[in-house]
Amino acid sequence: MSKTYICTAIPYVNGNPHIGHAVDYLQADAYARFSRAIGNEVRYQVGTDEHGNKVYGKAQESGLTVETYTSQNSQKFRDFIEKLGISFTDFVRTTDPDHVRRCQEIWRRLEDHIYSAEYEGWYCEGCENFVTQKEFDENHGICPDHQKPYQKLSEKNYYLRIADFKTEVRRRIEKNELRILPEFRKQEVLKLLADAPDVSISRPVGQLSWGVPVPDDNSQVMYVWLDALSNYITVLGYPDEAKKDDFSAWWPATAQFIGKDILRFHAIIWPAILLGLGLELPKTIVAHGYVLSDGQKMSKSLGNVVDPIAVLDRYGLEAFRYYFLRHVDAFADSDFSWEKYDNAYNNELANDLGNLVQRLATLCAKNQIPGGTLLNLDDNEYIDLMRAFESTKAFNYVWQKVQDINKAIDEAKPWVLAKEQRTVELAQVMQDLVAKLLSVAVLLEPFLPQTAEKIITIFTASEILPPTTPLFPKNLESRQR
RNA sequence: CGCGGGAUAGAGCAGUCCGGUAGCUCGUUUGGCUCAUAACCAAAAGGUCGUUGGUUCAAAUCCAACUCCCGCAACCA
Repeated sequence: MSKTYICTAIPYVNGNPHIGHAVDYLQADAYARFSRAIGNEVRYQVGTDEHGNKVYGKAQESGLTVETYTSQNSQKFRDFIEKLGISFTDFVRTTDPDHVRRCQEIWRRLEDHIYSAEYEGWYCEGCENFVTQKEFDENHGICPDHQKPYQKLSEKNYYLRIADFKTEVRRRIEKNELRILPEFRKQEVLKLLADAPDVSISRPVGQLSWGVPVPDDNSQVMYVWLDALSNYITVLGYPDEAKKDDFSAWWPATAQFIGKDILRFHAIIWPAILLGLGLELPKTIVAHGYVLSDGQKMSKSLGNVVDPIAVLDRYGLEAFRYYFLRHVDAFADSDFSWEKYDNAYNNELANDLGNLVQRLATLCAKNQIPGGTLLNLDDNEYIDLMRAFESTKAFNYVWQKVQDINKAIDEAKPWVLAKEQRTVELAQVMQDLVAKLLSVAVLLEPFLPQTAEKIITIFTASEILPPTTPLFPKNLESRQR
């Protein structure tokens, strides 16, 4: 049995779970479930990123200790992940003492590629933060929040020498040893890589106190990258000697699922860190697009942010998974609107699939057709699509099969056979239809695990009976948005 | 000239690499069926494939120029 390790980006805990996080988890989950179905042993990491000034500030605002605040927020994400039916195996928190300790050891091992230098930039005393040149220009040199001019300030930072790894990272990406999907993003990364600067990986404690202390320099704290990115390996126990065998059994990751906004960090800084440690690079990085709200990017200022919990509450988990795995493309930006969501639920889930289960089960019950047997996943076209991380296409392929069964029922006209008492023929036809639906249920499992389970239960029973309540009930107009 | 993506039926998209009757889903219209959640099945209507020019027997597809949208540019998922 081969081992599959799947990673998702760890969200920053200064806010609530967002639709975008759900896309990470669902895509990774579909892949994880698929991997298990074809006989692999799977480890699937999720977690939370908890250091940094923003979190620290939020904690103070809410009058909580930073430990309490991060614990509460981390738990929110954990609840969310569980609500989505995600089959993760490991949950990592960057404030976890094991992570912190391992992270410091990683820093030590990278020391040959780390140097200290002065960072000079525009600083606002009110914000206690540097701003980019662009921001400085846009605000004409004055902080809009504090009405104070920015000051030129310099501070000591440690830097990771990206230059040491550029050639090798480029080679790995070009040769698809580190595969970046979708293909057009690979081109983007290669362009960015050409003039990627060294990256700052620390801040003075005065600037940033809530973070992992830099080893052997108590005036500095690690900045987000080294801390957060390391989670993918610290969760496996790296670099503890005691965990060595376990780590090498799982690493490198088969796939890392992230949003397009953080691709540059995962495709440049992260590989550089790994090369610096003498480790393998992940096999594939899958960068999905954004979920738009009515065609526009979700933003607080536009007020069009869609709360995933509200979506989840409307029709339940399976409908949520259905929409975000089939109508949100695996790679491109996709749109969400309540109208589309309602359409997908009513016309596709309820009419195509829900109704199919209902009509076929009723036909079986009326004609005393016994349940069928469940076979293993062996559809090569489907397997190829899933292996290529084309989950949307794979799901479409499954749906085509759902529609084909509806068609097959119409063509076979079992109700005519029953009326004419052609019982042998009828039993033959019905058993064939049941077998087809069961094979679809197997293909459906990575996307809609609960629904697949229900279908399997109904159609493998010794006596097939229609579900007492439809799988996807309609007439829900009384429900609130 | 910062980098990249896109423009195809009312909507959302595939097809473009390897030119050859323009396809899918939803919506609309009509017909069929009655096992089923007023569900299912079939058929039809609907497109100058962003613009202009070029190559070719033939261009959504190749080439050139242009227009318009949208992302990204060291902590916004």
